[in-house]
Amino acid sequence: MRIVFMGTPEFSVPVLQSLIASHEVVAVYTREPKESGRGKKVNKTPIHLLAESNNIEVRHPRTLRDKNEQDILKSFNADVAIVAAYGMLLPKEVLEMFPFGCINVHASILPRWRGAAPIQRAVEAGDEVSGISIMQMVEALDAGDVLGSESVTITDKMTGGELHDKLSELSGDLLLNTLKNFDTITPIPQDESKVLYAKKIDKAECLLNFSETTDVILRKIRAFSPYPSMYFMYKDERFKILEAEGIEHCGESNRILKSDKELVITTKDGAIKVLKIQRQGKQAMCIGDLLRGFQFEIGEKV
RNA sequence: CGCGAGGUAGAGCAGCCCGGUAGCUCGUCAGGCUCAUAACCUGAAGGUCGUUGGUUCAAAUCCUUCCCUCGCAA
Repeated sequence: MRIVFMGTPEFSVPVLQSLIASHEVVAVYTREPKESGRGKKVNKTPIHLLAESNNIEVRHPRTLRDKNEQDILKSFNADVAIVAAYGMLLPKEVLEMFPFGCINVHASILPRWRGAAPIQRAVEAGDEVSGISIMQMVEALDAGDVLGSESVTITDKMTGGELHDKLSELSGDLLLNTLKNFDTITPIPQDESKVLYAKKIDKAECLLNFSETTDVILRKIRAFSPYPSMYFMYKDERFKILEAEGIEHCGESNRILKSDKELVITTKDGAIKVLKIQRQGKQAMCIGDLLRGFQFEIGEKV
């Protein structure tokens, strides 16, 4: 098939790679390069770089509502547009432009977790299952009929980052299969009564609140590890917790309980033992390493 | 030139403000103690203090070049 691909972050890279390997990708749409990273460097998106290295035409319009852009898009004469974490909503004109329409790869089992951060929200909520859904796009956000899906078990220790990578790897094959069997697939409408939205992650929610229960805290740490990471402040320094486990304890919350060979911080209903930590300005490291040269004061409030 | 922190033995850190050729915790190696040990004791090895140039009698410490890492912000 002649395909126009639309995507932006690391997540969609394996999808595009799969498409390049088995189809004719005639153009790639991504978000425009923007100032990001330290300094004020203008960085191209991961998808942009991949497309360039495969000599595929890259376009990064600010909007697809523009008539000229729509004409250009149409001129590629593609059979279908594959969208994976593009980061922009497609107007009706685009959705109806291709013979096979626009097909989206979404990182959840729809209708659960429509929206921006399905992977992290699934881990945060304590879901036991996550997955990839392929759907026919419609005007409403992530509301189209499902063409195919594949689930993944979220294990006890799995972090958001690990689930992200796993789903990302899966999506290529699932998409190729879906495209191959497109004619015989019966689209399944989503059950509107089970819709749940995965709201965008706000930096403010990444500041740890040790007044919450151990369970909630551990889930958030796992969900947001390694990015953006839950953190706490200690003497004006930021410490990201990348990995932790719960332990039994009775007593006041928000306190540093131990800081010799391990770091233990009390919560509402117990305590957590920090296993992997990243001090501001430093690389992530095992807690033992940090404590060899850095001491937290016992009893200090965090 | 977006803001900021940092690069010191295998690891994590201190020392830098108030210049005088390096220290802590741990690891490693050797020996000792012990029924035994991630315990304890003794000893040892291991560092061009990121790189360049400068100031000085003397620089990890002050000034400068470049490289790298990381936090914020996007």
